[in-house]
Amino acid sequence: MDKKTTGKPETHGKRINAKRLAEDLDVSISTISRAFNKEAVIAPETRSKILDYADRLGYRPNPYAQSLITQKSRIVGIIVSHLENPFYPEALRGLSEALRKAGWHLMLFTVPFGETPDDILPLAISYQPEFVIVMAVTVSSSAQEVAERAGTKLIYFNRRDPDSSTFYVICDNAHGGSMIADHFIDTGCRRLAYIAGFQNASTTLDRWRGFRDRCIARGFPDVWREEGYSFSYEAGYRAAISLMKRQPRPDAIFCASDIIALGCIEAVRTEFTLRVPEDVSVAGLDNIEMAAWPSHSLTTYSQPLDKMIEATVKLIEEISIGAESETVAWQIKGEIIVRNSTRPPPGGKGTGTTPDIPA
Amino acid sequence: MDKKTTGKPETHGKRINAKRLAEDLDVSISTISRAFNKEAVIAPETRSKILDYADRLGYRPNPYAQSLITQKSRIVGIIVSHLENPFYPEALRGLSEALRKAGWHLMLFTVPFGETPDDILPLAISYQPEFVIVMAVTVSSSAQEVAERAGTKLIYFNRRDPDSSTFYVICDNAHGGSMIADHFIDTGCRRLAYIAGFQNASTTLDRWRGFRDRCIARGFPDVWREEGYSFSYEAGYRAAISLMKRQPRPDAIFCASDIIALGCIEAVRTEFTLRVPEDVSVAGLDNIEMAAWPSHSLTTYSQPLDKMIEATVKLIEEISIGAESETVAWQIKGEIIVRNSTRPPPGGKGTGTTPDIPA
DNA sequence: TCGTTTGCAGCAATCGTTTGCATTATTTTT
DNA sequence: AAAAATAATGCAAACGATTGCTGCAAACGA
Repeated sequence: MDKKTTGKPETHGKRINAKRLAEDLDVSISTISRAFNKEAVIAPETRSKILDYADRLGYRPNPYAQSLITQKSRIVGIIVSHLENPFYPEALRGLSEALRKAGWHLMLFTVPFGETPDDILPLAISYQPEFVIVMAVTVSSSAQEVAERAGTKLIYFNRRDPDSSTFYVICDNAHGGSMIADHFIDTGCRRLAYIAGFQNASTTLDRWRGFRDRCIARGFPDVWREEGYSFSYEAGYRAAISLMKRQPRPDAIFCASDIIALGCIEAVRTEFTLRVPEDVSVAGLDNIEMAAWPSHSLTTYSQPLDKMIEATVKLIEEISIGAESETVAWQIKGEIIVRNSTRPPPGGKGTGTTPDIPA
Repeated sequence: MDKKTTGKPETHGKRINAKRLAEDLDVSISTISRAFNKEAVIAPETRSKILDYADRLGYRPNPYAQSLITQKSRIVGIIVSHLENPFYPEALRGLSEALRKAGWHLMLFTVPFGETPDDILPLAISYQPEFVIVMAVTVSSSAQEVAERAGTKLIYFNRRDPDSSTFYVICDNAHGGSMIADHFIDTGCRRLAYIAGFQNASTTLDRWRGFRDRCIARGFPDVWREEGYSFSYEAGYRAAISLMKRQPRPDAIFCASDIIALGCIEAVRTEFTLRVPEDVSVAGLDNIEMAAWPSHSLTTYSQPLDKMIEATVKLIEEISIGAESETVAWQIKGEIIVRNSTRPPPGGKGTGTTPDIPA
């Protein structure tokens, strides 16, 4: 690169703003503004003249001034509590990209250990985002009220709150539970168990409900339930230990999330030197990337992340333009992904679906 | 909760702003402003009167107006390219919390597959954050210039750029490489190999340099290097396969990151039915949480994440208050964490450090 | 030719703060 | 008691945009 011999317009020392452009181009500030606004009426040649010059100067309209006058920030806050569960980074990445494409900026708030999303909400609201997505399992019902007072819309991602009318986007967790139940029973498992996550999380409840109801419906009313108290590897590890100590032992365990399932499998193998799936079938729910790794090859029910993200962005866009969206809640079905952590069907041969070995 | 019978001050329908408070309390807008500014001179009783009332009304100074007038946003942008590598969620979480404690807001930008951080930078800059942290391995040297033009300071996290004077915070990767080399050699490994990540990432290079130089220094000049082309499980899996096909086989593999190492171990076990560490020692670098899982029990060199984060925040704070920090770069040593993916020392017994089995 | 429509651009008010300076009230000094 | 110093508050000019309304040409129709 040459040493700055490009015939750049003089900087005057002044900061570049609309006024500066206006003076240089001999138009009014309004016209500058209109050049950047797609909808505004302005002569095409004036617009391009302005945009070209703006480009040369590296000018962009000041977002703070814009937010101030329009009362819109194009900012979405997101509160995430458990980034250590790989599902959340995956969701976060997807949301981030989708929102960016739709012209939104994403402000991130993580929930420190020992605090709740409710503690963080006031902070998240303080920057006056138009929306706050709560991607966390436990939120109190009063959150909605807090947000409302600040003029911020709340959206729950991967959780629902029966007590409030907050928008939410989730996968059909009960359906997931029932699909896993079917799979267990179809493959000959008879002593069925469930490892729960956070006790009062809607995901824990719905997955349990779907699983248990289906088991009962198919004639296996004695479903064990072991508390994990959190959605984590350690939770799965611990819960599996106490579950496997029972007599008789369960021969199929449905875990409230993939990461729990991985901990569960590990405990079964290390602590009891039993085999998965020969001695125990283990299934999760999420379909995180790791589930496909050969070492885990976890049977699971996939969260339809892409669709959930799409729905979230759609929701935001609709509310944003004032269309009081009739759909305030999205519940989307996923699908069962059969891998090698559950026994093959009686007559069938080996793997059910793709083994997902890296190419 | 009662049905809104709390004696709230009337809303007037008007939006609540400093003017509203000023009128209600019969003071000037300036005084309102000063009540919220720690440094400002104001009578203590006036301040508390204002703050109390503001609390009742739920008033908070408008951040956009503040940013507009002060020319400071208290926003830090962060560009992350590989959230699928668990190291980054961990780092992201830490940075998020530390920055929040220091009073900064974090704006997140993920880099979509197929794009580079450079493509995202203009967008990240468009919201005029005071700083942008680039937590990505590959950035062009021109990024610095782009940011500077917008008045934004760039900080590299976990990468350095020899060609530019950008601030950076990294761990002592070369030291990490050399520690692993020592460990391999001390435990009797002789046929040493390295699996690289992104080819031109500083992390790939520095880790390789430290490892190879140490091997050479200790009398093992023939160190193999296999390209992984990325920091991922799949990369490790693939690279391990071609590495293990060589004759003679390596008996120790240092992987440029933990996630590569996990893929590597898996390939060694599944594709060659060899044992780790009996047949091959495998070590990584990062010390992600998963490395401690019993199923992996990965020997690794820890990135001193807490210290790196602390340094980053310190850097930001210093630059922010105008103190032209003399330390423009931080390189922090980590430590080797010996687990069970590498052979035990000749005379020693079993595990070196804690096995990290979940409690 | 003249009145009317149409297309563009400018004026000026507005968003909600911060902050240097002026002003007033209070206390201290002489 | 008057003068001087100090403390607390108010005034008003920014910051950098958006947008309803007005004004002015040029184009149009009769």
